[in-house]
This record gives sequence, C-alpha cells and structure tokens, in this order.
Amino acid sequence: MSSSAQDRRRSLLQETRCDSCRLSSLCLPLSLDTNDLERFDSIIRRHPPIKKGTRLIEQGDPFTSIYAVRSGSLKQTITEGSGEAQLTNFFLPSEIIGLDGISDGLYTGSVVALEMTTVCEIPFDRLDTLSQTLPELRSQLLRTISKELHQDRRMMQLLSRKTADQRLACFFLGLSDRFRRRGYSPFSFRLSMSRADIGNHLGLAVETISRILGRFQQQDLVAVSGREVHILNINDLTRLADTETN
Amino acid sequence: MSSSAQDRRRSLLQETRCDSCRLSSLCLPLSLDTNDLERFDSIIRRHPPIKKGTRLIEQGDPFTSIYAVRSGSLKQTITEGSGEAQLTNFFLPSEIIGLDGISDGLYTGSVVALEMTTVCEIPFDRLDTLSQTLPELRSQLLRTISKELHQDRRMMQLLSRKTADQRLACFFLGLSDRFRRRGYSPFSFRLSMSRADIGNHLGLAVETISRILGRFQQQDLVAVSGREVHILNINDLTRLADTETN
DNA sequence: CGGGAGCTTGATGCCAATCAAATAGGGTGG
DNA sequence: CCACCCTATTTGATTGGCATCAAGCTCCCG
Repeated sequence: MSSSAQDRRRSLLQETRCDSCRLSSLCLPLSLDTNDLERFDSIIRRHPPIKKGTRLIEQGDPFTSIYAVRSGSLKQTITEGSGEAQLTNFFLPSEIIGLDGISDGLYTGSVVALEMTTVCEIPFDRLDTLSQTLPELRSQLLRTISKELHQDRRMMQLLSRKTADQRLACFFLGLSDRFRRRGYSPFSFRLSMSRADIGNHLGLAVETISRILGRFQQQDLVAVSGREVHILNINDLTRLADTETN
Repeated sequence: MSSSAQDRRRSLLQETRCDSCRLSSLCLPLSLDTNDLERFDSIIRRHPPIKKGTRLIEQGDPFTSIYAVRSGSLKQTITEGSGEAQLTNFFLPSEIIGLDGISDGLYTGSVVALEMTTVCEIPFDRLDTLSQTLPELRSQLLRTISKELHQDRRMMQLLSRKTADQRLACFFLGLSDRFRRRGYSPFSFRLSMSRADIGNHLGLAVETISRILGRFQQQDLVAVSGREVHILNINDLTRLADTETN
C-alpha cells in the first residue's frame, strides 16, 4: 500500500471520529466533554458510504441501531396497509435516523439515500448502556426524540391547515434554516430531492409543486433552476408561510 | 371527620398508588417489579381533579413535569404563529402528556380536559434521575416517546393521503382499539370530544364530520346518537379505512 | 447522442370548505 | 321541575383549490 493510500485511510478513520467532526455540536454527543466523547466514539460503527437510491433501512426490519448522518441526505418513507408510501422525513447531516423504531423494535419506515451519503451507525443497546452513566448523553437523546415529536406536530398543522403555497413556503424556510444552522448559506442551496419527493412529503401532487414554483418565481420570491434554489425575498416568503388565512 | 370520610380519603390515597392502579400495565412503570415500583411511586405528585374545559398545561409554560392520565380525557392544541389552533392529540387513561416539551424546555401546546379528569404528575427531573438506576424505566420512557413518534407519522399519512371518509373511519378504529386495550368495549363507547374537535384533529370542517357520520349510519357501519357510538360493521369500516384508492 | 426519467404546462372534474340557516341538546336559574 | 338560552349539530347550496388526466419538454446519464 502506498504512503498516500495509508494517509488517505488514516484520514478517513480520523474523519469519522466525533472529536474531529465539525457536526458534533449539532449531533447526539453535543454536550459531552472530551473524556465522555471518547467513550461515545468507541461504540460507533463505521458504515460504508451509501450510493444514491440505495436503501439504508428497510421498513419492518428489526431495530438495532440508530444512524447519524455525516454527509449527504436521505428520505424516510412509510407504507401503510394498501396505501401509497408517505414520505415522512428528510435527513440532513447531523440528524438522527431510526428513533421511531425503538417502541416496537422494528424500523417503521424505509430510508433511502438521495445522493452519495455517509452515516455513523450507533448500536442502540450500547448507546442505552452508555447513557446510564452519562446523564448528558441520556438527556440529549431524549431531547432529540422530543424535538422530532415537536416537528411532527408542526408538520401535522402544515398538512391539515395550510394551503399548497404556504406548505411549499414552509418547506423552503425549513430547509433554509437547517442549512443555516449547519453553516451553509440559508439563501442558496441545492435540493437533493425530486419534485415528486417534495410533493409526497407535503401532501401535494407533483404538478402542484411545479406550478407553485412558477408562481413563486413570478413574484420574485425565489429563483429556481432545476434543483438549485435561491431565496430572493425571505420576508415575503415568511409572511406567506404563516398568513392568517389558513 | 366521620369514619366513612376517613375511609374515602384512604381509598383515594390508595387509589393513586401505582401498585393498585389497574392501568399500571399500560403506563410508564409497566415493567417495574414491586420494589422499583415503590421508588417510582414515591416521585409522583398528587394533582387535583381537572374540571371539563380547564387547562392543565398552557402552551409556552416552562416544562417541569409529564402527566399520566388516570381517568377522563384531554386534548392538546398547538397554536402556531398567526394560524388557527391545531388539535394534535387526544389523551386517554394511561397515556402520557407533555413529552414533546422536553426538547425546548417549554410545553409545546396547551392541554385541556374534555371531561372531569384526574392525572398523576411526574416531575421530570426526578424521573430522569430515577431512570439512571432503573434501566427498565429508562427503556419504557424511550419506548413511550418513540411510540408517539410512530403514531404521529401515521397521522401524517392520514392527513396527506386519506379522504375525509377514510380519516373518520381511521379515527373510530383508533379509538376502538384504544378502548379495547383498556378493557372497555371496542364497539360501544362515548366520545368525550365535540364534532368540532374531531374535525380539527382530522383536518376537516365540522360540517364534513357531520355529513360523513350520516353517511356511515346509512351504510350501517356505525350507529351514532349524540356522542354515543356503536360500531356495527368493523370489517367494512376497516376495509374503508385503508382502501387502495388513497 | 439517444433514451428515459423528471419536470412543466394546460384542461377538466371532484371533494371538501365555506356560507347560510334550521334544529337539537344540555345546562342553568327561576 | 321546567322554560329558556346558548352552544353543538345537522342539513342544504355554492364555491374553490387542488388532483387528475394528457401532452410536450428538458435535462441527465450512460
């Protein structure tokens, strides 16, 4: 093995350590000190990179691990009875996948990569054991699940009380905020999901997404080119997103 | 104080102890042994009965405790921005209220009693401390939150992919199942919530609820008299609830 | 460069919201 | 105990927003 290959390998290993991960302040170990961080780090498993369209989790499989997104993005879809799949969630770097599987011991939905994606696998039983002695970790785990609950409730409001335009505005603002928190521009970003995915997630037809995008561009709210998005007028977009006339 | 009053008082105290609560097998302490149960019991606070229409929790108040419903029922509503309130949840006996407040340290919605209701107050900091030494309790807490996540995801599917008829069918079936688990008849029960509450929860107008109820009765799926519900044909109702044509 | 998935645009129809009004119910005070 | 009032519920008529169906277009990607 050449020296440069060794370097690359070491760099990869290094890269997967929490203490050198620039996402650690957003992720599960957020409030651990150096020593505890190392203990947390030691239970994490490497996971091979996931190619676009590849499934990380299959709905109904036994629940064993949760996953933290390191890079890339994924979508979760739940198929219920004879119904069509519902896209319940998009996952961006530092977000945690699989928490809804704890209760039944089964993953409740399938999770598929939207682009080349890397994740950290965290075996749940070891996490649980570790959380016994690390109150901060336990607390952060609860906070993370609880936050997801909160977001789901907001999503329920979106789905039952907002118009199509408001839904898409909320979606863009939500993405914008998530990018901002991760240190990216909140005004310019690339969608890793298709229009169909967005429509499915927001409870709208693809055609509706397309039409609203056109309308938003006419109003100079956003500029869209393919999957490239620029938010031009975040004030009006925000105003639109929570207009009284729900 | 008369002897009978003393008896009643003792009986009330007795009644609030987990080990004599017939709901304990559905509630948080579900998997604790006698000894651990006592420790859990000791952190629970009495809470005065809540009259119909009275608020237990105000949205935005600091998060301090979670509550287990002992008898009666409640609704949670979330008010977002300038929008109208969204009814996110109904709580029946043994269900846990307030878990979505953990993440931000604030209650995310207001909770109001739908009838005369009693609850057990569980201070969260003490629960967290106790869960450090009781793995079963920790596990059950996580399972409970995770289950709520799961249910929210199903709700999202209902709101975005189901017709009005299917939504109401799902609602009845969900209630039926929850009553069954609690030892009540899954076919005859009394709704503690108004048509308006049901509509709000399902993302439908009151008038729509009323009309669908009429239709369901014509089809002999259910018999409804005021808030008294009898499920007459659970097979057809189930079939309707997850028809392919979403 | 060709094929195919993804996206856009147009025309039409339907489900459920909204507006309007009548009726039933249920709790309260006389 | 009953009449009354206010709220909850039902029923009808109309409207509108978004889905659906149908084509045409574009952009990747092999």
